[in-house]
Amino acid sequence: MGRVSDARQRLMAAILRLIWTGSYGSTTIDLICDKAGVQKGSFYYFFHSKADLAVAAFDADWQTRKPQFDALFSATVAPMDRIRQFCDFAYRKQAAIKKECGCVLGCPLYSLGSEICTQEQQLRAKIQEILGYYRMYIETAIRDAHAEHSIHAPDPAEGARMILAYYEGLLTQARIQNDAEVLLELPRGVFAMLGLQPTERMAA
Amino acid sequence: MGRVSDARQRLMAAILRLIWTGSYGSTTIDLICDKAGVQKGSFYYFFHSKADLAVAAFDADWQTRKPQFDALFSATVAPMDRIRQFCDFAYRKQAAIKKECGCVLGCPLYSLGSEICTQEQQLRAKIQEILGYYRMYIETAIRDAHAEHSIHAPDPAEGARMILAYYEGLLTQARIQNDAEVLLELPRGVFAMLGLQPTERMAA
DNA sequence: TAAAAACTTTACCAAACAGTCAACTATTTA
DNA sequence: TAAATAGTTGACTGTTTGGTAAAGTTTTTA
Repeated sequence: MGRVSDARQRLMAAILRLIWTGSYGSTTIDLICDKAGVQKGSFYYFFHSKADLAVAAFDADWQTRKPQFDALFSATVAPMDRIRQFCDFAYRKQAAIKKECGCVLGCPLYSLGSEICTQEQQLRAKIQEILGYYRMYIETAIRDAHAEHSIHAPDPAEGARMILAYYEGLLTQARIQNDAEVLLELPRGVFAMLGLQPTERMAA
Repeated sequence: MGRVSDARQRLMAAILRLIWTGSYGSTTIDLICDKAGVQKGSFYYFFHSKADLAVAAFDADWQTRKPQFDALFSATVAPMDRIRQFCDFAYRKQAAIKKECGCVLGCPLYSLGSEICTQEQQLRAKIQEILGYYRMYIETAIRDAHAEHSIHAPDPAEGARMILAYYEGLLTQARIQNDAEVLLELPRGVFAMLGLQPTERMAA
């Protein structure tokens, strides 16, 4: 009952874009409202702070991206192919963004996490939560790859942490350099971390 | 001639600390002046903007840290030991900071670079310059290690890029998680990237 | 010792900012 | 159709912010 509105969604979409293309600090509430086409009064009707909106936005955004991850890391796909797809997906996504808006934007979770982690505890917790999901997909893929003897990885959890750190590090590098091509070496680095020699990488 | 002052240095030290412990966006000129014990008028006597100060500060900071890097990566040290020392140094430094101020702060170059790269071009260029130096040390160490057959690394430049991305990614992870222990796996990850099997790593 | 150079101080301005509020409007449902 | 519900509006407040300017202070050197 009562009036309905998608202002809440528009605000979440706006803050995500602004944080991704710029930073949390440069994203003011006035700017968010402007991009969302929402008055400030309405902003405070839905959220009580920028941090509050950001938490909601990242949560909702993950919900929409989760199916994509589930598909990429589907158990129906050979384990090492899941990882290959994941690397490939990262490259294609960043290259597409660069075409669209002229900038490689990297991973907002890492940029934002690094920016606010000493200041916004709730937001930091949400980011860690989502990064934790990322890690789980990788960990499962490694465990399956080990089980089918594609690789030797007795500690899938450690392997997943390593790969995630490298993946995010390289995305950040791509953002700082504004160059998506950096990501082309992602599969090589990942396979090296999994102890595969270059010649074995095709077969795995 | 005329009066002398170390206000310039105090301003540079202040902005470095504030960016490191917080973020660029949360570091206002008033706050910098406050921490440096300098009036705003003096700030604008020395610098014409926050970005200008940040560029000068990171440049000066690198000059003071360079000797440390030169020593860590000294040609008198066995190539693989240079890399080991570098990993060890990173862990000890972050652990010390955590003890000192309660927070793992990671690498300010990466945090800041990721935060401002779409907005402050001069600062971004300075950060890229310094990250380029980091890469050179690693690249040289890999080349030397390859030459003495400690490892097989026909493309030292690529190896260095990979290791730097992983290193920075893991530092960022440590910052976001506020946990220096994460960095203990740095040597294992680095050696895996260099194609060393666990058993070979001691000898190398 | 006078004057020039190097730096400091304080008060100030205008813009941007976060946050509030009461009145208003659209939609639902009883 | 009336009343309750859900959302909107825009003007308003006080504070923080970046930036300026003019007068003052300390040091050097000619």
